Amino acid sequence: MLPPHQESITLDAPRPQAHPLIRKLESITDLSDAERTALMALPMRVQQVGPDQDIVREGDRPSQCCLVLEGFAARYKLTDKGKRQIFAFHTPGDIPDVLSLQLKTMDHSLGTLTPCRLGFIQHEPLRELLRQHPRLTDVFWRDTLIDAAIFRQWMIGIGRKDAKERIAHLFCEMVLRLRAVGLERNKTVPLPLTQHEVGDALGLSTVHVNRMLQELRAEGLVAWEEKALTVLDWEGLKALGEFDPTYLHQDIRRAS
Amino acid sequence: MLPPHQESITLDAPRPQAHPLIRKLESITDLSDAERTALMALPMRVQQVGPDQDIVREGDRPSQCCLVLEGFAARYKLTDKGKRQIFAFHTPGDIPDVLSLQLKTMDHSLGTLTPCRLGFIQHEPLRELLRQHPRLTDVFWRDTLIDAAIFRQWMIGIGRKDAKERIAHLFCEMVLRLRAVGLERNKTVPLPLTQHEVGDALGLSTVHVNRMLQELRAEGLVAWEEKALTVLDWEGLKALGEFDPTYLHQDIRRAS
DNA sequence: CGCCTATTTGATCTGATTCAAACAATGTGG
DNA sequence: CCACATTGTTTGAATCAGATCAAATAGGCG
Repeated sequence: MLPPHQESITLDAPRPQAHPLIRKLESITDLSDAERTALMALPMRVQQVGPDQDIVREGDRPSQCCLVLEGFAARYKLTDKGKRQIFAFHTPGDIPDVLSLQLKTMDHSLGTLTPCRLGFIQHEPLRELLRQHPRLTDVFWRDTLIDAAIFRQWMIGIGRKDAKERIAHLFCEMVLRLRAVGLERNKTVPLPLTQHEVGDALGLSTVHVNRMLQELRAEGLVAWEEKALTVLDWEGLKALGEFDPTYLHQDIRRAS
Repeated sequence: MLPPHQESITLDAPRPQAHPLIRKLESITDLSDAERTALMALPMRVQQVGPDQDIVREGDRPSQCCLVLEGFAARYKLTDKGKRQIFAFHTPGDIPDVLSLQLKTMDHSLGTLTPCRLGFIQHEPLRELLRQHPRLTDVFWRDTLIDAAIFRQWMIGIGRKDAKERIAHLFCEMVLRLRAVGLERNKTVPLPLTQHEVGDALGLSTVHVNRMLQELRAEGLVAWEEKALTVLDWEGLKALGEFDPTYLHQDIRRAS
């Protein structure tokens, strides 16, 4: 038997080229071989993009969708008074702007947070794929529903929880989501966000995020260094954030 | 030419039995005759329900969806500490729990606010309908996307706007949504909510909602009496709430 | 009339913001 | 290799929007 850190090294080895989109979709549903194959065959223009770049802006009428292959992106909107509300953090496997397939005009913007590798997929071939595989429409619809469930959960936080609870809840969510796409190593997930960005997501000022983080650390719940989040006390964090994972609907019995 | 109030009287006459669901869907997309017919043919159990009754609860695994025919309903969730966050107000034509078609377990509850006439539709016939008319799946998906857009807009409010702005924005939204399903008469829409419910939706205390409403009234922006909301200064209300209707995606050129 | 629910008012308290500035880490060009 | 700019984090103090607590008023209705 190898010592623990050895095991983790084998885990560190890159997975057998799992297409991030497939990995993501399989975290919320089952796919047939035919569906997997068809998804892999989608024509996609891959592009490397720097940090803090807008991909689509409010008011745009895109003719393509964007698949996150690597890196973190966010959807957001700016207030007239210049305040920013981040609605969602997006990680590899997500298509943050699927909605452009059904809604002509973007009602918010999408931008990178870190450098990202992005895959751009034209609407037309994607629509054709969904026509050929109606069950995949259900899968994307399902994904949209989960997306909305996450919004609802954030709303509870912003509307009815205090700052520390919100942050704890966000951490729980990000761990589960990143674990689902295979990015967790030893209770640690990549979380390359600034405190400012967390504040913009949770409706808090940077200063207050900072102070609450210090308390979370002092209470031994988490460590967040080097753009990576380590959960030290999962039960404690869950309890503090009142986290119940039902809303992520990851109810798939995975081969693991 | 008839005087203005006479015209409005003709508008007051009940519309030619428009099925609320069809009316709602046509406010966000076009339907073919075949699709309309198929929708009307859906088997539906109609039931009258009193106010403040739960229809489905968090944790339930429904085998049917609920269509609001008359009255107001809301989706909500309770905090461990007993606080309530309302996510959405639902009006005639809405199917607040379509999500149960794709997600087994309810992650929140749905209840009536006023007495309601509800239509219950079993999942199976609905699924069959969508198989027969794949374009209708797109329509429901589109509706889910708009639902999510409304959540995002509420998030901006709760996270980044002050109390008065939030209320103003909510009022603008409700006017447009109720107008879209034909419930507006002379700048007035039914809005049978309590101040408490508005507070639970916007993350505010009842007391504060009350005070801000007084200011909105004093500024001559709205009147809200007898469970009906009258907008006295649309431009002013829009400006205060920073309301931009794009997110409702009612971009249908209507015969009106 | 009396009960219940909703709205309103008043006084007080507090979580979080704002403003301001120091500090740390990283990167850049000379 | 260092001065310097840049971006993110941390600390402190003052302030405020909105919560909370408590109680009065106003409607509806059996």
